[in-house]
Amino acid sequence: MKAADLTIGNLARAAETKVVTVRYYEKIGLLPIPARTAGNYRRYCTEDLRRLRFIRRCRELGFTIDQVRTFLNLSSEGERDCDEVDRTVRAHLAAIEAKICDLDRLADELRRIGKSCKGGRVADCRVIEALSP
Amino acid sequence: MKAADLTIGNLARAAETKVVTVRYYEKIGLLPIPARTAGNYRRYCTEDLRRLRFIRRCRELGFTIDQVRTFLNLSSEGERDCDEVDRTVRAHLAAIEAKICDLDRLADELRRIGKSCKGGRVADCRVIEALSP
DNA sequence: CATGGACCCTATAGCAACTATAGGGTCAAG
DNA sequence: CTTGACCCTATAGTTGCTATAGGGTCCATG
Repeated sequence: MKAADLTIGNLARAAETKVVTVRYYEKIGLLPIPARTAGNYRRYCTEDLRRLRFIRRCRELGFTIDQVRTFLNLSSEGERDCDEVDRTVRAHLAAIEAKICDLDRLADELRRIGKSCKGGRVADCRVIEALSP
Repeated sequence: MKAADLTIGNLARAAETKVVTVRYYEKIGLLPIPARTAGNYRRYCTEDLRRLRFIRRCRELGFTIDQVRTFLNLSSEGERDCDEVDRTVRAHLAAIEAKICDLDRLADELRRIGKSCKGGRVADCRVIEALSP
């Protein structure tokens, strides 16, 4: 089967991204510089779509652009061992677990703070006070 | 007791902030423009420290600068009712609870992905593949 | 053939909330 | 009187996009 011939708009739609974001990824070197049509439009193929979807998925999972870049480089140099990918994933997981803890504590605190509001004037409200350290 | 006389460095330390951040808060109008010494150094009092600590606490709790600004304005106009503060806190709590859900799902996924690494070469590693959509 | 609308192009500026840097001045101790 | 810690201003950089201005292309319909 032939690689499909996509405009930037179709590519963006297919990867649930925005056109400007695609151009941005090209500028920072995450996506290759594409061929152009006679009218100077970018032309993409299904391989580009695969790559873009990979990027978006990593971003959704919370990896930074730099981490995504590392993944992409590693996956194109098949000889290097995958420890780095694994380490990145593990470190990221640990960071997320820590963040969940923080947010849990924070939510508890906000629930407590919310309870101290009885309505009425700010002067009588404990919320601001509860926010004070 | 008299209001202490603080340099920007001491103020920052006392509120566990950075000096540049204090100046930034001044520039965006969160902190009042302070008096200056003969040598053109900023001079702060304990009231400023209280205010800065309040700001930092709100920021730690994840409120935006704009929300903090609202809190500060409301608390200085004691007649207005506290519905707005209360609504902000509740909305923020809901947002945080949603974020916790997201992160929980994400952590599960990363744990799954992490398991697919058996070591060895990237070419044999399932992590990158697992990241692909 | 013209025209309208959907799409594409570049370049630049803006967002949050800081942080870093350059290039200086002030102040207290030794 | 010099050293080093602190302070000053002003500007640019960070991350990951998003928005805007000011244009060009493409294609279908009148």
